[in-house]
Amino acid sequence: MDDSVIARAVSIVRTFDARHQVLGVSEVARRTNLPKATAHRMLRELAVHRVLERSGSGYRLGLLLFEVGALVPVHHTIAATARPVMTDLRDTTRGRIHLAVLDGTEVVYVEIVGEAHTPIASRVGGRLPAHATGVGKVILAHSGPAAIESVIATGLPRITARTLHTPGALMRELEAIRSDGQGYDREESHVGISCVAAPIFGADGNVLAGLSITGPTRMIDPDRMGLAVRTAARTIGRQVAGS
Amino acid sequence: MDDSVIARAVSIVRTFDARHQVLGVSEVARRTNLPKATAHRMLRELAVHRVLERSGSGYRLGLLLFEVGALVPVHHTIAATARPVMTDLRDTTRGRIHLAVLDGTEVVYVEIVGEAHTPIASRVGGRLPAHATGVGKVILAHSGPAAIESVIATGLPRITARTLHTPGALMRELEAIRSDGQGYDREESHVGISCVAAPIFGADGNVLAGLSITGPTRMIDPDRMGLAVRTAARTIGRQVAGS
DNA sequence: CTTAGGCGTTTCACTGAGTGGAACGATCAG
DNA sequence: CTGATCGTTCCACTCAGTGAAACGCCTAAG
Repeated sequence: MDDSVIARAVSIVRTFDARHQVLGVSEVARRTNLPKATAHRMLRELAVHRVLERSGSGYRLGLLLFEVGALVPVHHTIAATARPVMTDLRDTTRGRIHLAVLDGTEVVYVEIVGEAHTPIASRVGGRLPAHATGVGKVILAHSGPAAIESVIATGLPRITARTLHTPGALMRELEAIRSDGQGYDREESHVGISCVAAPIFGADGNVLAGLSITGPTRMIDPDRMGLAVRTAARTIGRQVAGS
Repeated sequence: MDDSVIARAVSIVRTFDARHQVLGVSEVARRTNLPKATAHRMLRELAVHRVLERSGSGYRLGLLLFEVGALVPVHHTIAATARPVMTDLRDTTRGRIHLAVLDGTEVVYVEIVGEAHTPIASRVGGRLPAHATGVGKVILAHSGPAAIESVIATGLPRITARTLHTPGALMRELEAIRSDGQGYDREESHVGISCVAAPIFGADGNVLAGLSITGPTRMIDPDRMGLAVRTAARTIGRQVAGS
């Protein structure tokens, strides 16, 4: 483990998640493998600086992170620009619209518009393996070889029985996406949930993000929805480039 | 200045804002008053840990902050719960709907639904002095004496010519809000922009947040809009309590 | 072309910021 | 009552972090 103060502070902050919003000193110490006295002292200091805040007998993520998080460029500019178009797409398709970027071998959901169709839903700021998602695959299809190789080298674990889990299958899928101009998730990241996705290109012609219409499999019709998601993606790309 | 590593790291992170999204080593050093070598080393380490990322010849806020920011309880739970009701309120009133919490002497905008009516608009994660905003005043009206005294002790600077700037005027306004059940911003935070606001109470009966319908002064009618914003606030409070 | 200024980056002797084992009091469950 | 766990505090110790100085590169002005 990296022992610098910054590494430890980051490790502490990352210990909080959707299911553990409030944590006490001892639990943080356990989850970060830090001595309890160190965890205690750092928690207190992070609270002084509003990175964390006291909540009952424990700590939780603080307002400063929310304020700073809202300024992160990927959200501050791309998502804000995309939101109206995503809302339009949600209105016409009744799907749940996702905007995601690739980070390493995973996609991070930058903005989501529309109702969740399952109890365990995607979340803004959440992550999934790129190879198992429609948005991830459309981004990979238009990314350089390094990104694809990194994903393959990291492994292609199955999320569901339908997840593409061999390099060959993934490469063929990426080739089909490049040919079709759109991609799909056929229950590869969540049983019963499918999507049709399109890449968003930046002003420099590089792929910037992925946009998808997601919903229960029976309501996702690629033939009907493909042009809509591709058009919306182009619109978003043009607006982001102009901003 | 506080010299701890955590304080310095936080200072660096807070140096980025909406108008300075990408900053180089020397500029960060200047703005934080840190020696250039220290700034350089910390920027690099913050980038290693994804708190920041390289962008061209500079640095910008990184994806980790966006991911963590999305988990901050105030946004993760209250805003997510409130968004559908805020959308409804936006649809019926055509106003810009704000949800804000009090932090110290300022309000932080937790969620905003609807179009901005001015080029320089409120922003999710942004802040304004509580005494100059409708949402801030409705929260203060239902807060304990400590919060009100802190605001008065900090000073009541004018944002516009109409901002309440004396303790007496503020106290009378808070009393009127308690009596009316709703509050207003009559061009006190932004010339030409007004709002009608209502408090959102938590399950424990304490004020949790403020909700407002905002827009150009000529379209904000407290008589017509008061019950709508109060009803929406009650709905949100009940939903947050049940989640 | 030359010079000056500013940038990002690196080095290393120095020291005090940060550390963590140990102890303590409070609380809870058996 | 006993044992386990929690959050909190103390303090001797040491090495993580520091910043002045230097460097090469780039740009703008004269």
